[in-house]
Amino acid sequence: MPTKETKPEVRRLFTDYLERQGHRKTAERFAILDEVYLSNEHFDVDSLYMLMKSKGHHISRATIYNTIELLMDCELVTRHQFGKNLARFEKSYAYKQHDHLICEDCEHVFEFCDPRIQQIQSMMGELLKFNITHHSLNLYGKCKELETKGTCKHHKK
Amino acid sequence: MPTKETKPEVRRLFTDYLERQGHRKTAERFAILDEVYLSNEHFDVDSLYMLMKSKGHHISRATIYNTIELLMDCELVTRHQFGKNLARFEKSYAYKQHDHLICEDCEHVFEFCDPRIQQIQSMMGELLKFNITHHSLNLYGKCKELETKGTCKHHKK
DNA sequence: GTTTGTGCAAATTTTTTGCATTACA
DNA sequence: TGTAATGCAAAAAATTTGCACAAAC
Repeated sequence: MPTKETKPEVRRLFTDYLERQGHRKTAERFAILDEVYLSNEHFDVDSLYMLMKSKGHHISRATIYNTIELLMDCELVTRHQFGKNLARFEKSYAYKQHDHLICEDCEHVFEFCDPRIQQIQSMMGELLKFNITHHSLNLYGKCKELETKGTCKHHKK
Repeated sequence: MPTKETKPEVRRLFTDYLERQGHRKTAERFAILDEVYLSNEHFDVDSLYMLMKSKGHHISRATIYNTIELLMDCELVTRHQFGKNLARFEKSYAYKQHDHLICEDCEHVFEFCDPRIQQIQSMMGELLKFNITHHSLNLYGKCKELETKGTCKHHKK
């Protein structure tokens, strides 16, 4: 789990990336980086926009989209699609590779890790002559607790 | 590989489903089913709409969305998200479970199958106490041929 | 004859773009 | 000061919805 200590490191990575690419180090970009690294949840652009707005920031959605693009490019943020037509993101620094299990009832997202997925990835790269850069594995289902009791600790309907 | 012989079987499955659910057996629904099972490619709603329009059908996008919903419900069609915010679909009858490898350059989608993914699915279901109904595994990368030669047989730019 | 399903167009939702203004370098 | 980045609002892209009409049952 990344802790608050990682933050100067993350800011440094972003700063270096921006300098390397000849991009400007704007206050907005760092405000967004900070906000993204403050929480451990997956988020979508609109929630982040709303959250930052509620905290008194005056940053447009366009800037958030732009900045997330940069953050993905320097691998500080990862993009996911959990079935809906809404892109979800998460900070990715110091997170070891993991995949997701999505509850189809309460939409809660659990994380897990299995080394076999890396093996499949390398084997398929070999077999199909591909340089595989990344993957996305989502498992979908229902929490057994939810199915039997009709509710679970993550359910909030 | 499903062949043309599967079609009456598929129509039967859809008919039965519609009757079971008390839905009407409209000409539009069967026209869409036929079109979906005519091709082996992944498709999105708009392409299917355009294709059917070009073939002289007079079927609205709303009806296609509606019908695909039904086809997914009776498991004759599967939905995918290959990274973009555009839902892609494919017929799923008589297709054994497979996953996808997406070329980030030409966007060509390859299919593969690895039994380990089923093992991961069951193990994680046990571990996290979930009834996992399905999964989605996408590998992303670049065809080695494309990287070295700058082009490949699937590349069409 | 009911009532569900359809086409159409308008509304929503999510993301992108154009442009005048701001502010980094 | 020159130019990239921002905010805003409009546009685009994908999907959903409301409603009058058509056609299953």
